[in-house]
Amino acid sequence: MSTKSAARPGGRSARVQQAVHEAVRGLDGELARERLTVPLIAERAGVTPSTIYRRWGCLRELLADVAAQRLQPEAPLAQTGSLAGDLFAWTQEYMEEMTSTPGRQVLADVLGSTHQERRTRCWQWQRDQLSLLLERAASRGEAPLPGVEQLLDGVMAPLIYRLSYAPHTLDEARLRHWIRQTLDEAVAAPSAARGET
Amino acid sequence: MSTKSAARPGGRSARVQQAVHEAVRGLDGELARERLTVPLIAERAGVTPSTIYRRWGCLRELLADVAAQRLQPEAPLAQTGSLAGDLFAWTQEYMEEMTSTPGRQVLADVLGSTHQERRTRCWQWQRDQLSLLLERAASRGEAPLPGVEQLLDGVMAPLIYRLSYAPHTLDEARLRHWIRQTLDEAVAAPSAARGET
DNA sequence: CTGCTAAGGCAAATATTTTGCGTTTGAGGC
DNA sequence: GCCTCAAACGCAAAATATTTGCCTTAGCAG
Repeated sequence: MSTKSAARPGGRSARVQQAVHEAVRGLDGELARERLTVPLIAERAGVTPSTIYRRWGCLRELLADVAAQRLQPEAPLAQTGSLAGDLFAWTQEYMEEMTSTPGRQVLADVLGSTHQERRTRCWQWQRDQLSLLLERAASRGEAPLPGVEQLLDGVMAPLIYRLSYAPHTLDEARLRHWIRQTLDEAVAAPSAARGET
Repeated sequence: MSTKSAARPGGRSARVQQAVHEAVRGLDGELARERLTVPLIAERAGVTPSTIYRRWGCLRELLADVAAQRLQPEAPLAQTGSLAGDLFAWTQEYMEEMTSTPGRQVLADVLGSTHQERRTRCWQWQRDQLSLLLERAASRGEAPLPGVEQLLDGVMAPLIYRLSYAPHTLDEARLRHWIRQTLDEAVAAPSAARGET
């Protein structure tokens, strides 16, 4: 579709997309955000502005597209030997990255997109990561385990909520608190009780 | 400062601000979001575009300014007789309002602002509302009560998180679940145990 | 190799944002 | 009430950004 990653993999489309994304990432680091313009990006990427406008619509959507890719997990997830440890390692890194000024910008860019679909995709990635951690824990024989939804609501939600609205209130202690609390709940009320995925 | 509500209350500044805000609210309902432009708003408000640019900087910030006011609580909060009931009444109305397309737009507009300060202010309002509900519960003699932070993390966070990323997963049952769970936690671990405000 | 279509280039036409400068407004001193 | 002063606005020109029509190119399919 419109802003899909690659209409024809390996073709010109893909090359243009990559050049533009790279130009954005490059320029974003070099100059203040308000100086970032489509014509500027186009020049750096070696394309004409109209190409960008036709594919992405506007600067906002282009930035959201680039930012969304940055939210995509690439690191293979640490294996600490326990669900609590894995969770902490992952969310802590996430927090670290997103409390930085550029990190918050990434979050804001994604939220700034008009397309709900894009945000939902990011959410899905987070969900998948958590599922993976749960699977690993299950295969290690850990029990009882919380459901994915419990982890989303109990750990990710407070984290993202505070990142967006009150980043200065975040610290590792809170993170640990949310994780411990969510895991404790799972002990008190086995996850099978609610029909989670 | 720059986008402050009223530099000179009652003066021309205030009149212009009101006219512009009204123009935004009016036009926002009449045409598609992508057709909303500064010159259009200026015309409707009876001012010149440059006035808007000088005061708000850009469309994005103007929209954020208007949206932030909509997030400000105006309804005096229902009094149902119990903390659980008050919480549900308030959050349910909030959810109802924000799951609508225009409501989500309001949230997105606020998140789209460059000024962290604006978002923090919105968060502070939510915090104040919750504090008020807690005070009332306390004066009714309800105990044990959760802390404000518990309510923020346990109820508001999942609500806002899902509103932003996965609004289709929201429903009243979840809301009730979060509220019940958070209140139950307060029973299990008295709030005084953690040094919350 | 040939035809076909999606995507890109180019440049003209529009629309927007920015800026300099003169004018108005309203607060405060007298 | 009158005067002074600075902030905020209006206006219009200049600078930028965005949109659009038309033509060219690239790459897939037969």
